[in-house]
Amino acid sequence: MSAPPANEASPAVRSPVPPEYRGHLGFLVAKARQLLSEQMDARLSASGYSVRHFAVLGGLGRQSGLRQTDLCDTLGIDRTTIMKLVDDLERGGLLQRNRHPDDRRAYVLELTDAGQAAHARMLVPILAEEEQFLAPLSPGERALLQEMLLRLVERALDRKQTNSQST
Amino acid sequence: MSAPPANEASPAVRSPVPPEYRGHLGFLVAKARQLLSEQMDARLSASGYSVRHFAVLGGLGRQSGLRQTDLCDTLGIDRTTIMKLVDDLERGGLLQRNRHPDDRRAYVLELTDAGQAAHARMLVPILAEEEQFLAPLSPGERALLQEMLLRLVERALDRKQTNSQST
DNA sequence: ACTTATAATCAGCTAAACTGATTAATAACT
DNA sequence: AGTTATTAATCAGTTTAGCTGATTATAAGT
Repeated sequence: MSAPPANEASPAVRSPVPPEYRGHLGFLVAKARQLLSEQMDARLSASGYSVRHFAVLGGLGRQSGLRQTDLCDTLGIDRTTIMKLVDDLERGGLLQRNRHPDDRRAYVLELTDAGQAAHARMLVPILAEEEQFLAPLSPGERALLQEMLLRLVERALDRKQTNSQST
Repeated sequence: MSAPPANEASPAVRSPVPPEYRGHLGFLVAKARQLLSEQMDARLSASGYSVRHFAVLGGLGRQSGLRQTDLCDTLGIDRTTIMKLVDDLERGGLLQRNRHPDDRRAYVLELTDAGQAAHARMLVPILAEEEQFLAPLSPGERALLQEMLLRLVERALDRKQTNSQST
């Protein structure tokens, strides 16, 4: 660990986030995501899958009937990348590609029993990391943070949608 | 000279946030970052630079004296990628690589006048996007969100640091 | 029927992260 | 001192993810 060069005054108290970035929402959000997914990936490494795989499983968790393109939209991952993720999961026996009854171009992705079990198993380290990450916040703050993020994301998605409609 | 990826060809993004993901912090943070940086890149596209370039300029804004490795640490970008970003900015005349007085292996990155001007110019669309993104929140909520994110990020960085010390 | 659009796939390209090696300078050790 | 180990920046090579364009089969619109 190298000590910061010139303007070092206090003993060991270095603030990890330099003042230039503290006020920048883009930096804070990007850094939060980076740290969170990095830690989640580390915790999932034993499973052989990544957070992205987990996200795909999670999307299929409740109701099946999803196509690959649905996942592209909600996860914001490219179609070709989704293909590879689904390939991985299918190869591992965690999901199946079944033909869509009403549209035979598309697949209906469905979790296998092994897939449901794997998802449940992966949920444990994921929630543990969430818990640790959110530790600095009170329960009320956590709820508020989540609600605010949801509000921001939904609003931004709305805006994007209406923008692309005018094109 | 990597122009920001514009992602204009995305057809209807109709679904808001499906219920499976609404409770997942990882999803919300990842989505927020994705939307925000995507929009910022779009707004910066005219400048020929990306948010990453902007972030480098921003890190050098106040006090110079930064080495390339310092930027790697704070931005979480790989050394070789930082090199290319600095190459771009140097080629554009926005910063200079000067030899570090006390350590002649390292460079001291310093903004040129053109670099300062470019940074100020880029700040306008960046702040405009921040403003639009945060529109759904009240001023009080914005301040709280930012403070909470900072708290989370600093705590996560602390944890990462102490973990790597035990190695 | 004819045209257009769409779901999944494939092949090729670019950007970014990562690895390992190199060079020069510095730090650490004995 | 002299030897070794680290480190900053670079370069070269590999891998992964995103993007583009094309293909095939199906669907929808006129």
